[in-house]
Amino acid sequence: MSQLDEQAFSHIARYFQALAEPMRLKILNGLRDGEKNVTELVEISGGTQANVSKHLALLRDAKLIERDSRGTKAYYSISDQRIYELCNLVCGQIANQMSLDAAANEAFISALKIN
Amino acid sequence: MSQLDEQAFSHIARYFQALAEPMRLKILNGLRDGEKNVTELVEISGGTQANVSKHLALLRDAKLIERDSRGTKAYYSISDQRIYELCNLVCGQIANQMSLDAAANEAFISALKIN
DNA sequence: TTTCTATATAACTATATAGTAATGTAACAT
DNA sequence: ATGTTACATTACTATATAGTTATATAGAAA
Repeated sequence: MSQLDEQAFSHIARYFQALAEPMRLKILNGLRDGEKNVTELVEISGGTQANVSKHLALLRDAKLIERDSRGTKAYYSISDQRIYELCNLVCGQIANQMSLDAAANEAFISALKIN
Repeated sequence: MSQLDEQAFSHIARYFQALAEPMRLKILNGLRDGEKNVTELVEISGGTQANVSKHLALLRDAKLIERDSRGTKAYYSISDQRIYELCNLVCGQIANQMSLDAAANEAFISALKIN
């Protein structure tokens, strides 16, 4: 396995890692319909301000979101809408795996559709 | 945010978590062209037997792979080929983000295309 | 049986990171 | 200048997990 391959796998892994946290998925879901400032994201996510700020910094590091500072507020937005394609693919696979009764399954699938 | 949403985000996060490790991506990549036994995966991945076994158990828990025991060997295979769609989506986004010179960029993109 | 091979697991260490509490900082308002 | 609001950061704790070493188990072969 070449050095480049090693690097490539690490890159991909880091990208998935950024998506591997419920709070971060909530934040990304909150940004689905456009930019929001930190206070709004705190309300939506139900997290604390400090924790949301930390997750936002991490998501920004991973280049999943962008920051726009306006006045005393900081507006965050999704860098690449294809993130939601990823999530929906995963949702499809998870829904596939689940063996719930029909009603529960339908509810779960629609809950999984985060975009 | 409903209880179901919380559960949904956790499910999705756990799925991404399984993909968020270079060694596991190597293993999945090794399974791209069909089932392989543990010894083969150890060789391909360059990991130790114990470590590869642990990652295989985790991937199996996440229902990304399946195990078929034949004689003294254990053959693993991908449960859902759509995993590679996920990886390619990520690869596309990472390649997009990278600002390398043309040659390096091309090499990296092709290295990223793990299927 | 004994032995060998293939795989799994347990115990351990080291590292990463999620969450919290407290503090820092920058822009705006008064 | 002072206060206030919005956000970021630091220091800390707790937990999860990657990797290693050593051991367990199970099937095949002798």
